[in-house]
Amino acid sequence: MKKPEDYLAIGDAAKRSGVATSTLRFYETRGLIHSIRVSGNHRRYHRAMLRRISIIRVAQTLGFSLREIAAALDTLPDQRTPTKRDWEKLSTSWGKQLDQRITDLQNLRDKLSGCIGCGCLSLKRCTLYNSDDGAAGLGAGPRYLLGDEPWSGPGD
Amino acid sequence: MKKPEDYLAIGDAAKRSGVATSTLRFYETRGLIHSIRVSGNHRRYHRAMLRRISIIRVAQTLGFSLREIAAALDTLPDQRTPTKRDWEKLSTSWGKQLDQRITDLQNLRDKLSGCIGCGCLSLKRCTLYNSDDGAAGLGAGPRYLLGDEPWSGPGD
DNA sequence: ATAGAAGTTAAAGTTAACTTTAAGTCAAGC
DNA sequence: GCTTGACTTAAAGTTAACTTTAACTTCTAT
Repeated sequence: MKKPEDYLAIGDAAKRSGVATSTLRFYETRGLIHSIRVSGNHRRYHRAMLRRISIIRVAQTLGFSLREIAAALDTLPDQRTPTKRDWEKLSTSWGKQLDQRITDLQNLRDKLSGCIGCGCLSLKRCTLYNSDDGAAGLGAGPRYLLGDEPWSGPGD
Repeated sequence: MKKPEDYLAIGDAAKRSGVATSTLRFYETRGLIHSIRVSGNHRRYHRAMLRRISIIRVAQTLGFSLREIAAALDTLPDQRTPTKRDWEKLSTSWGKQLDQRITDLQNLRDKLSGCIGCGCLSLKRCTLYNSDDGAAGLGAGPRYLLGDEPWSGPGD
């Protein structure tokens, strides 16, 4: 069942998946993908990994972190090529999360609209200030650092 | 016009704005805010800075990077409290960018929907694979590193 | 006058997602 | 037999947005 032709060297896997070899090694340290070793300690990736790699990349485009992706992939079989059903479950779940992010952004957008004309940046009760929705974290950079200190309001 | 009461020590500015003193110093190195120095080399922030700091925080919630925020703030007066008109211009521009991000996300969502049932992760021409829309960069982490290598397709 | 709170700077640490570099191993072709 | 190309690991570098630490200095109140 598992013929040698089913396995790719890291360089070939890189070419076929479109990601750098260093990235593949990195993904492996993060448990996102797996390999077997052959003589000389060289890695060999099963062809099924190619699809796994593709899924990872798609998920990143959708805005998920590697940590989240790893968690999602843990629900998939490692060595078996994910079935249509597997992918359906994953993508449905991701779709819901995407919807949530869109909703969050729209809420923020509404709040901003309400604030555009009013000059309310001077007000203590500006909805934008006191909004604690999950929308923070959508931008770039490490959001986990933000909000460490409780936000006591602008006081102006 | 500029009375001493108009100036705050860094600790007071931190308390009133809700951000840590270290953050204020950091923002200053990035040119986001400014201060004057009094005896003993201590910083003093003009009260107008409080509003500037608030704007920075709001913009971050909206998902903008400090670099983008700095650029936007450069269109504002430094020492003068931003007027309602100033804020209107800023927030309008930010609103448009928010709209764009929402649109991008929705496009992505549509593509995902189209792919949920079809099992197309196995296809070379899956729209999700070959989507090069600006939606990448909405997630966490440094997206500038992604896409360095041209994406030659999954090949599976 | 002196303790303690608050300030100052420079440098290093943190997280994510990788890349780059250094130094060495292996296999294949000529 | 030897060069070349592909591989391996471990460690350090990169960016963003801060925080933490170290080593001092200064202000404030008693």
